[in-house]
Amino acid sequence: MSSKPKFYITTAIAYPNGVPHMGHAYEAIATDCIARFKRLDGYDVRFLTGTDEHGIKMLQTAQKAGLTPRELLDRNVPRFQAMVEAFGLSIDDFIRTTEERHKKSCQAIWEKMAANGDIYKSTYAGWYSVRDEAYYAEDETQLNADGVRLGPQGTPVEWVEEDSYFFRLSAYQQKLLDHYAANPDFIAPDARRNEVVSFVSGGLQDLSISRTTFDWGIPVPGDPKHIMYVWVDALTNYITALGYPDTQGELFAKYWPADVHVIGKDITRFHAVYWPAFLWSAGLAAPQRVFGHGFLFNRGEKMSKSVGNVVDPFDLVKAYGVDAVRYFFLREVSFGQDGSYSHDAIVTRMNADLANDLGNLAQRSLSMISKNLDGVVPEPGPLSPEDEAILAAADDMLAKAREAMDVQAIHHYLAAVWAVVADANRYFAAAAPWALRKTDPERMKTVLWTTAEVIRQVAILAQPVMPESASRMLDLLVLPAEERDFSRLGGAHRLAGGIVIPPPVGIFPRYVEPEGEAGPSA
RNA sequence: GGCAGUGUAGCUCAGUUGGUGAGAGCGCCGGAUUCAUAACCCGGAGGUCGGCGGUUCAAAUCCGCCCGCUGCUACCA
Repeated sequence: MSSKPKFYITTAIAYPNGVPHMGHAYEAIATDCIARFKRLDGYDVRFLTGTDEHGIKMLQTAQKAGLTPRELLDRNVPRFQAMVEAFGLSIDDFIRTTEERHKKSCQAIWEKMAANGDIYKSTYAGWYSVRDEAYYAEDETQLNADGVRLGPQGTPVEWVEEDSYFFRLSAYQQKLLDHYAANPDFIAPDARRNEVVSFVSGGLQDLSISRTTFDWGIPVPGDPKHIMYVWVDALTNYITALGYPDTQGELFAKYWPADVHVIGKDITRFHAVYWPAFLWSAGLAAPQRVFGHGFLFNRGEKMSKSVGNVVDPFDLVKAYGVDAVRYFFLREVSFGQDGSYSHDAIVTRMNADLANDLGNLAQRSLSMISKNLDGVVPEPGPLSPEDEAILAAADDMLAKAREAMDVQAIHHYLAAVWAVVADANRYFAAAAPWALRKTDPERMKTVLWTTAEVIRQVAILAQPVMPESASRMLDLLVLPAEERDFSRLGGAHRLAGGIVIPPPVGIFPRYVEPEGEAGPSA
């Protein structure tokens, strides 16, 4: 048994009635960065993602394409799984809601909620479109000139009442409000929490949680004419993946409740209201935190097929490289707020932060060790106040990074690290080791060692964002694999002198515009 | 309509509980340098801190009003 503290983190499961877009990739990258950070910081991490494969829309999309839902899944889900590879996502499990384990899990939580008296049968009434096989809210419909009420797809709707099971959500209003008050960090960022609190304060109605008008879903136990509707099915994935209903099993016992559900801000309510209520009803604990991230805009415009600015995330990786794409989105966008991206913005970040600042710093300092010291990392002499200052700044990064990551402020963590990179460039220029080569070679050695030590710590801390590039940078320092976690940060494990390092190779090349192209997002 | 946010240099944004001359990155102009990925380093230009009116010895930072933008206001997710 590990004595490490556990950390369970999830993305929302993606709805694969289409192919992945940058929003899916963004959520996954951010969650992966947090997962990797926690692993390096000594946590026993479990990181889950997956696909939400049931529901009316899957059915409709499949029908339009002349496919069965299963065939549609076979076509689309591999694209989401490929995204895991393409973006270097360090997941421990990929859940699909059509799996047998999920059916068992959903039926189990249903029975628990029913046993607790929170599920009852009644009728669900609303404007129903036979052609769309979907219900619409009153304000989504309108009367045409002939007095016929139409749904948003322009199809006629009729008032229908069908049998449905309901979840007694109304019974949980006060408990939810109390929970929000007692756990101010339960919903983040603050704007999202305010919205949820406001919503719940306004009163909660019971929730219709089954349908009989289509069958692409998980059957309700004991009443197979009904399938579970949307959220009972979708949210339960987070515990299915831990082996639910086996709450005594190793996974569930260790990892539940989840530490963070990373989700898009649009589904905050379902995670912050329905989900805890379902869990409590089933006798389980609520997750520690629900974090609603923002949306991405392509050059300030919402991505849409009609505007023609939908960017294939795989194309971005091809154009800029996976690490540059990861870095860009996590550094440029304040995590939790909406963000914007463009070819120019990505190139600017790549060149300024990665090539010019970090890449060039490593290249210029390590190449001096290579050329002037036969590649032998020097032992430092007496440290000057300038050396002490830059080392102190480097030693201080971990505390700042942790403080930021405790609240999922990924951009703050990266800003703190890159502030030290900027400091290190100033330090290096001021110390001018190339001039010391002739005037004071011993002092030059100390400057080069100090710089290499800062690079060591920066590269270790860069691993969660850019796993590939950061490890190649650590390879340049010949740092053993077991010396690359955060326990090696700070002053207790300085870079050892005397080892031979290879001539440096560029880790972060400048982005040069290909002939005749302006990039995939332009 | 109600509730909640937000409006700071060309662009993207920091600015704790009101108090040394309002900051960063990118962009722009100039300088220095050549160890380095034409990179790094130094300096500079540029802002009525949305508008008006208050509180205060003192407000980007508090209060009121106005203008603009955004989100939420349940069963599409």
